[in-house]
Amino acid sequence: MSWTDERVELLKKMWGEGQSASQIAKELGGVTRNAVIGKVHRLGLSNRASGGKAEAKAKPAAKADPKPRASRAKAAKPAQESAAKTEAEAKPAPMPARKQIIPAGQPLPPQPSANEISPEALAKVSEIEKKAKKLSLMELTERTCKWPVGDPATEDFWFCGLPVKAGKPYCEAHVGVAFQPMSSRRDRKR
DNA sequence: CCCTGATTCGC
DNA sequence: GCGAATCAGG
Repeated sequence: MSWTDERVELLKKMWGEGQSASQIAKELGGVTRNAVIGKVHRLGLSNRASGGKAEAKAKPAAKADPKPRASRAKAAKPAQESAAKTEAEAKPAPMPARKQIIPAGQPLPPQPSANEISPEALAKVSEIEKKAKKLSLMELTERTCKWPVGDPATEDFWFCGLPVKAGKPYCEAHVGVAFQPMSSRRDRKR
């Protein structure tokens, strides 16, 4: 596939919407996310904030790091200096000693309710909660959504358990309601 | 492990 | 110009 005008536009559009490269690639079809990213860069819109002010961040990108990529392919990492890992994690640990974080209350931070969250986000949540793995506490892993559902005081309680979204503790949908960008408060024009 | 974008460089 | 391979990170 080649980058036709339309494809490029869809790319721009989606990228502008904050879609991930892989999503865009999937949408376009016939290309990988690498292709998309490469194109994005060539188009010069790698920075999603091109419209607004010139961010005061020049992005030091150039690390002056002479990538010894002799022949790229088998460049082979110089040497894993992993052995030099003698730090031993110097953890200052300013925390004296914590016994229990939550006394007796419910360890449920969010719980959608009075909070006004994007209707769409909520819809998304109820949508995925139907597909939730309904994991128990013990079944949670590093990459399972830890969003609690139901009342912990009853049997009807479980964790989402869907694949988390890169780094976050929750899946895509739950991340959506958990971390609201910031716009709940809308200054109404009086 | 999953995913993200960023970069390089042979093509 | 293109994008796979790779890097770097969450």
